[in-house]
Amino acid sequence: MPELPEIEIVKQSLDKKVKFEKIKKVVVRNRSLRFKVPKNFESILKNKIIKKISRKSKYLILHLGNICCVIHLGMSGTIHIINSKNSNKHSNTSFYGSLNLPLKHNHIEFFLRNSQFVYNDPRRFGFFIILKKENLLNFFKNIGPEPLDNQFNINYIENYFKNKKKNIKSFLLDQKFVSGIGNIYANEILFICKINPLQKVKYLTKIDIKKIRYFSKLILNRAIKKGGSSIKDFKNVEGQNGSYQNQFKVYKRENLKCLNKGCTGKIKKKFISKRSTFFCNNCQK
DNA sequence: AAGAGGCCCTGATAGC
DNA sequence: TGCTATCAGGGCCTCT
Repeated sequence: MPELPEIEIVKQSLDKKVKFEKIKKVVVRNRSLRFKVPKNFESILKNKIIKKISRKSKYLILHLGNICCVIHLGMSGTIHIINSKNSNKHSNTSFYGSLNLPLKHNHIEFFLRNSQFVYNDPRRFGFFIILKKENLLNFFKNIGPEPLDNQFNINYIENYFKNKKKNIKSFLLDQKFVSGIGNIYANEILFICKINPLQKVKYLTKIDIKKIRYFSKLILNRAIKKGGSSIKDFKNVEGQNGSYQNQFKVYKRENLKCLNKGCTGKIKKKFISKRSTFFCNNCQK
């Protein structure tokens, strides 16, 4: 699912639903996530209290006192909080069973006081890692600033682009350069900037760089306001969709009319570094 | 150091 | 209906 806005939505709902809860029991049904869930995972987490929930780019962090649990949702991970008292509540979608949960791929489950925290991930590209609190900074040492951080400023971007040969689309997806943007938002950001995704970064002007900084932040904040984007898998912890997908200007709009006023162009699709890229080759010169 | 490519995995969809 | 191929919101690893 997960780009920064979607993870932020999850973080906000976890804040409301599981903050200060004690993990009374841990069940791991499938240890083969991106990183193997260790044998002692359950015993380490048992009886820990979720003191704080935070987010760093596309990662969620459960702060559990002297340790923390870093969670990444990969491509298809979702977190569901189900209320034990309402567990008989009926759901009307075929995807969800009577517990308002997906029927398959519920790999990790935390039993809390009156609810359950369930991690579902069909493709298993996500992970749960336990770290000592003091190792958290080191874990993120190769992750660049978020578009929402002040460090993601004109100087930083200009310096980073010096002597680089790749195109701008690849850099927006490069988490060392800027973290939190994924394929959907990279497409949308470049469209609103009117910058061609294939443009080599060393040829970008200062104005281009200012636009990239400004619109990266704007698009992500807009998406957060809309509850994120739901393409296939993304749901918030209550199983509801976000709505930013209704505002997409280019993503999955191949062959459709460009939405910029006065532009008669059509949206094109191209693969850049094996990722589908959508753009108007009339506006995005 | 920077960049290209392979790979991890399941499921939805398209085409025959 | 059923097969096969392709693609999907990510990122790690290896090789050059």
